[in-house]
Amino acid sequence: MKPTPKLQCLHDLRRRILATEIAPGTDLDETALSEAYGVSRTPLREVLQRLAGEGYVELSENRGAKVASMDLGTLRTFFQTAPLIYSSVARLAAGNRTTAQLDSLKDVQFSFAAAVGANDGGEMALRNHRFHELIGEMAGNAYLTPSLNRLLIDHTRLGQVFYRPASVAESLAVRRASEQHDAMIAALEAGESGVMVELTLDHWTLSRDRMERFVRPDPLPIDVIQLSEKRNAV
Amino acid sequence: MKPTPKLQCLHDLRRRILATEIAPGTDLDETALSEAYGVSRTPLREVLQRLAGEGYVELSENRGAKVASMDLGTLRTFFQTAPLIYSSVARLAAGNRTTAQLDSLKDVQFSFAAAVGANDGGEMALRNHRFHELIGEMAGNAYLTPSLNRLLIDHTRLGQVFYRPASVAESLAVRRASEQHDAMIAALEAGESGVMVELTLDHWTLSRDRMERFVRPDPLPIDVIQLSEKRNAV
DNA sequence: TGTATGCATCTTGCATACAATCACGGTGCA
DNA sequence: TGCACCGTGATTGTATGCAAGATGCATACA
Repeated sequence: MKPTPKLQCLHDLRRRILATEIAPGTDLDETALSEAYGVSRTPLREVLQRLAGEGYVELSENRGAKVASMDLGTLRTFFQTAPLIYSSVARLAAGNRTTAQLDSLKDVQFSFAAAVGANDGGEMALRNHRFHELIGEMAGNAYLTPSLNRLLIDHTRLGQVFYRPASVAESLAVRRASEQHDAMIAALEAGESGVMVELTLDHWTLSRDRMERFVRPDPLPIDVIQLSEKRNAV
Repeated sequence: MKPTPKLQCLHDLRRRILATEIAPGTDLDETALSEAYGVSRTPLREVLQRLAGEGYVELSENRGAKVASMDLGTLRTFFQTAPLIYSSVARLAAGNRTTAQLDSLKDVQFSFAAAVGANDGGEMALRNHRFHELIGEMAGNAYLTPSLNRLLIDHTRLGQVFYRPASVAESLAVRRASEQHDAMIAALEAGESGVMVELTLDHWTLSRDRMERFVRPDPLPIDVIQLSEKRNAV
C-alpha cells in the first residue's frame, strides 16, 4: 500500500465528516483544503467529486462543495428506510460472506470492543461504521450497497452523540450493542440468515431507541424550568 | 438553461451507455473523449468521476474508466433486488408525489407512447428509463434513490434488446407496458399506494418475463443444431 | 519454443496559469 | 430611506504542460 496524499485526503475527509468534526452543511473551500492536504486543486476536486458520489458531500455548480446536510426530512426518511435496507443486507450477507471477510469483521469487532473498553466514543462510532460497512460488502449486492452506505453515513453522524455515553444506562446499551455484534458474527459464520436478520432488527431497535431518547429526552423538572425562565427574563 | 459542453458530454455519455451504444465493459479513453466533446481533459475527468458515482462507469487507478460491466453475478443480483426496491419506491411515490412531478411524468409517458407508436426501440427504452427515474424522484427518499438508479441503468441496458420487438407477441407486451404506465399515473395521482405497488410488481413481472425469454429462448429445432455443428466441425 | 527483461510508446495523474462566475459592498437615484 | 445597479475581490471552472505509471513489443536467453 502507498499512502498517496490524495487517498489520505479522501480517507481523512470521510473520517472527519463521519465524526461530525466537520458539521453537516459546512461549506468546503477547495483552495484551503488543497493547501491543508498538500495536493493541488485538481486532485482535490476529484476527491470531492468522489465524496459527492458516495453521499458525503453535495456539489453545486459554481458554488463548491458542502458537507451533506441532515435536515428534518432526511431524518424522517432515514428512520423510514433503515430497517428495510439493513435487514435485506443482513440476509444476503449471511448467505454470501467469505471467510476472508469474516476475518476482517472479527478484526474490526475486536477494535470496536477495545474502543468500548477505553470509553473512546469517536473511535467506537467509526469502528461501528466499518463493521456495518463490511456486512454490506459481504452482501455482495452492488445495488443495495450505495443505499446502505448512505444510511450508514447518517447513522454514524447521528450516533456520534450517543457513543459519548453520559449515563450508566447508555453505557450498558453500548455494551449490549457490542454483544449483538458478536452474535452477528456467529450468525454470519453459521450462515443463519434468519438469525442474522433478527439480530439486525434488534440492533436497529436498540440504536433507534437511543436516538429517539436523545431527540426527545426526559423533560426537566417543572420547577427548574420556571427557575431558568426567571433568570433569562432580563 | 445553458448547454455547456461539459453537461452535454455528461448527458450524452449517459445516453450512449444506456442505449448500449457503448457496450458494457468498454474502455473509455480520456483523450479521445475530450477531443470528441470539445472539452479539455480536466472537466472530462470530472464527468467520468460523476458517472462513476452514479454507477455508469467504473474507475481504476492509473487504468482509466470503463463502462460498468454486466456479468452473471450482476444479473443475478439484479433480478434479486429489483422487486424490493421498485415496490418500496412505488409505495413512497404514491404518498409524496407533487403535482409538478406528476405533470412531468405525464409528459414523459406521452413521449413514450409516441415512441411506441413510431416503433422506435431506442427511444422507448430511454423514455421508459426517464419514466421510472421520475417515480424515484417522487419517492423523495435520498437513501433509496441511488439503488433505484443503479437498477434502472442495468434494466434499461438489458431492455435495449427487448424494445426492438421482433415478434407480434413482444409488440403486444410493449403496448401492455404502456398501459401499465397510464395506470400508474392514475394511481399516483389518486395517492393509492397499494394499487401503485400492485401495478409496479405486474410491470416488473412483464419485463422480467420478457428478459428471461431472451436469455432462455425457445431452442432451435434439433436438426438445425446438428447441421450447424457439422459446419463448425472443421 | 517458451519465457524473462528492457525499452519505447501511450495513457493517466498532477500542478500551475488563466478565464469565468458569483458574492458583496458601495454608490447613485428615486 | 429604500432599491437598483455596477465594480471589485474571492472562488470556482478550464486548459495546458509535464511527470509518473502502465502496456506492448522486441530481443535475448534458457
